[in-house]
Amino acid sequence: MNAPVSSPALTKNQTLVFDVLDRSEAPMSAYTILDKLRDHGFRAPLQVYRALDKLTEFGMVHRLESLNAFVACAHRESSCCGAGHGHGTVAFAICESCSQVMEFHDHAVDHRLGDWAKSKGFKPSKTTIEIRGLCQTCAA
Amino acid sequence: MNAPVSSPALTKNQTLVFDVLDRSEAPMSAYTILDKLRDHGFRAPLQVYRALDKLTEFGMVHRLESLNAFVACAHRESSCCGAGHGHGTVAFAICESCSQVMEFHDHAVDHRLGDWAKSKGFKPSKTTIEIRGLCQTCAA
DNA sequence: GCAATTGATGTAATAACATTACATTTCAAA
DNA sequence: TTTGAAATGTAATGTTATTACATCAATTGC
Repeated sequence: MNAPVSSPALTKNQTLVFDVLDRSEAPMSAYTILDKLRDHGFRAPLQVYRALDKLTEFGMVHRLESLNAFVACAHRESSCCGAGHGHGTVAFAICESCSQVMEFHDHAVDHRLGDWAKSKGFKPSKTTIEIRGLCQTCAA
Repeated sequence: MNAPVSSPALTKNQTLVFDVLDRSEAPMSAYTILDKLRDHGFRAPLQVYRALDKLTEFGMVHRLESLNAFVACAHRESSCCGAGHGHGTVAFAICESCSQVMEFHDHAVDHRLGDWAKSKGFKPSKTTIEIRGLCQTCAA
């Protein structure tokens, strides 16, 4: 047991895309990723989008909706709330100055939004929480 | 007193764009709005984007980041938390079947995210909360 | 072994969303 | 009445994402 929850062996393209994202300090757009991978034979956006779709499905990559960009999941195997990836809603704090992204969970927030949904009969499929602003360093 | 908090008289284009959004059941993209306003002399996307920028600034329109689309603010003058627009973070529940959007506040969520930010020294400027899923009717 | 199916890939073209740059107009305040 | 700020008009371009279709590779069932 304790095998990766939802990360089957990655294909070549998925590995390339994940590695680029994982090594990046900042979120990257699909086209920026494409440019980084031209040397590895990537020629078209679809190659990137397809890999991103799968990686997102596996929970290894997150899409930042307010940026139209992507980040590698910051949670390593088996974090706080259950084994590995596949946890509840993830929230992001995005620094508009240095582009650093902090990823976090908040059970209370999850729970509260869940309660709201339940009270309205709304069935959530995906929840986005993104805080834009200035990180401690940049705000100083 | 009790004058609108942040809604100076709208210009012609702002009024046209707001009216289209306000009458719509569903969120609209900038280009959809443009098409609706061709009869009124709109020719270019920028006319729409400029109006949307101002309306968003006034708090009369919200951008749905996960849809790249816009909705008129559902809160009428002087809602629960302070006078009119200009309240805290607004959250959205977006039905992926019928496109209906529910707008709501949750002080507890606001507060919780605010506390997280404070604990990290992060200074929020704008917070996005969007729940995608199925509304009660469509989930049935 | 070998068709049949399924998932991944390659490529081109196009669609959808958004901004830059620059010229012109409007209108209220000095 | 000038003048300065905001709004507008228009064209061109930049950025993000998808559709369509052909090919390739691995697995499965026979």
